[in-house]
Amino acid sequence: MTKEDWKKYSEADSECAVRNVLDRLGDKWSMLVIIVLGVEGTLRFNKLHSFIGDISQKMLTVTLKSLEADGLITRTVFPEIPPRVEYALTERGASLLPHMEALAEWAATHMEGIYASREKYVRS
Amino acid sequence: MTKEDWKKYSEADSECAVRNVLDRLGDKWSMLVIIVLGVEGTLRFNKLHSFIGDISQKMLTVTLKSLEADGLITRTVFPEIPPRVEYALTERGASLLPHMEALAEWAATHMEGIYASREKYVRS
DNA sequence: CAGCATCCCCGCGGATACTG
DNA sequence: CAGTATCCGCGGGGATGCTG
Repeated sequence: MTKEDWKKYSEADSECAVRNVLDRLGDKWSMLVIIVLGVEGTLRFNKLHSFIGDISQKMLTVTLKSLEADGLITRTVFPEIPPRVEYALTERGASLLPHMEALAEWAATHMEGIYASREKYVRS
Repeated sequence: MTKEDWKKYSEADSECAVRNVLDRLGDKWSMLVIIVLGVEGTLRFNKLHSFIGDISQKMLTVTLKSLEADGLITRTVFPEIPPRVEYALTERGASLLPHMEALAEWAATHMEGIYASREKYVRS
């Protein structure tokens, strides 16, 4: 990233790549769903729900719809009774995984120091 | 990331690295501030404000305080009149830059496809 | 110049109940 | 099983005004 590109990252239009990715993945659950699907592979709704645990049914539905709309996951309905719906990463979704892992590793590496900083900050 | 590590990424405790990083950087402005400081180098308050443009003064202050508390940026006050305050990335903050750039590049690469997917999705 | 204080709105997301 | 529909509280964040 060069200085000449800064407009791409700080202007408030739809061309700002960072804002776009943040608006899409910065919500409470999107990245987590992508990671779980990436690690576990194809999962059906309730399985996904139990893996994440503390997400509400509503938000899981909303998140999945949004990711599907963006072409990051696929939703496959099997016309059976009881119904079965399977979710899986698309190639585009899978291409995000390395970045998610990198961020997670960064967080794991620096979490301790960040906590220490914050405590010192609070006390001062 | 192995399957054995999934708990790190989907459990709702403070050990979840992904949730931690998202809670800290997933807000509306943190990543943008880090990127601008990374690209432009040390900046004072109003300069930062004008670079980002559409951030409110309040949110810039709040964001800077949070990043400072986490040890991602430094805040240097020069005891002059009128006052001068300079912000710069710490080493820890700078270590985030490559990941931010990677995400931005991912977004730039896939934005067009994502928009196309979403339009098709809306129409169906 | 670099903020802090206050007011206030709106939309994210949880809880609950219902359906094909 | 895999959702929809509805209600509602909370807090993120904008606008405005004031200060050392």
